[in-house]
Amino acid sequence: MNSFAPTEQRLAVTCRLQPAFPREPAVLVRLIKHLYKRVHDDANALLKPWGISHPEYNILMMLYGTEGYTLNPSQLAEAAGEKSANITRLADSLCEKGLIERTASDEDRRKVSLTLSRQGLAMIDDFMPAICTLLERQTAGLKPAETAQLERLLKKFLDQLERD
Amino acid sequence: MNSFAPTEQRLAVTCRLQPAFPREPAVLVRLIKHLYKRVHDDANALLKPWGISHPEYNILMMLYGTEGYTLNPSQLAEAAGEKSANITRLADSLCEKGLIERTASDEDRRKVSLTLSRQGLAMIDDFMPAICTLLERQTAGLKPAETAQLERLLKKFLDQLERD
DNA sequence: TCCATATATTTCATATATGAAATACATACA
DNA sequence: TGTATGTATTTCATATATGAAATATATGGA
Repeated sequence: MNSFAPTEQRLAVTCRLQPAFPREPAVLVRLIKHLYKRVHDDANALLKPWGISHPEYNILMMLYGTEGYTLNPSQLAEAAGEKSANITRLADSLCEKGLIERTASDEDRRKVSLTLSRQGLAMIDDFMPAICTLLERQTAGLKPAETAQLERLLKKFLDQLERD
Repeated sequence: MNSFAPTEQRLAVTCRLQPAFPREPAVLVRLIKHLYKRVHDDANALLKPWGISHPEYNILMMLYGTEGYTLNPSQLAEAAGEKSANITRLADSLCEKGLIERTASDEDRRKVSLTLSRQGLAMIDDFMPAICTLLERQTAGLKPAETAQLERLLKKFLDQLERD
């Protein structure tokens, strides 16, 4: 019996009381929320010794996965799934810690470039083993075929959410 | 091409730079985050006319799905996926709006009962059609078999996250 | 009874995130 | 050129969420 069972039970009651209430979508949405909270909390706990949060980690990793380790705030907002006002704040925090650098773009002077610093790179190398272990453990219960299937279905779900 | 493609591309780069970095778990975790943000934002936008947030909605619905429309804060924390300190705040807000009532338990005087009020019930009936429409639309891209499969896999994923 | 320990909830200071307005620059075109 | 419109980012006030400590009650022995 997992932590989701009581939630599921309550959704079943709702379906009885409200015949139009669609069980499957409601269950999926609630599962997504439970999963997100858990993943978020676990990552925050793991990263605490490095003094960064999960959203800050995501920003570092999106820069890391980019040619030249550089992105604009707006690209970062999309890649990391954050609002642009939040990117400003997170970037401020990462700058103060010396993990990224903020420079003005000269092709387009409205734009700003956020670049991983030497220290940021070093920190990624440092926490990478722990991150890899966490990620492996989080999906240890799924067979490779299941993982692939789950990825496919989640993408399809996201596609639908983003339609209009 | 959806909003997730750039993120996925960056994870692929990370896999090249860090051979130990496990692609599949990282992609799943990132997908969960993107999905959650979207679902959360959409629900907040839909509920705005009723003056409640997505977390507040979740609390109302968990009470609605319970015998006697009543739960303790700690049960609510688990059901709604919120921390208990947050339940206090959300319950305060819902009380002020007259949607729930807070009463002391007399079997165990540490406990508090949160009960859906007549007004809370009426509000649920009022927003229910819009919520049903949103939920249907969110999963319109998935076939019934896919939805069922997705539910199964997400539960398995959550089970694993909650192990240890 | 008394005490140690555990559970339920709240408080409070602080951290995190948001929308809307403000700022600055770019682009198109009359 | 001048002006309207669009895009990129930040600012700021406010909303939302958290951890850790505080409060109150319960429970199980010694």
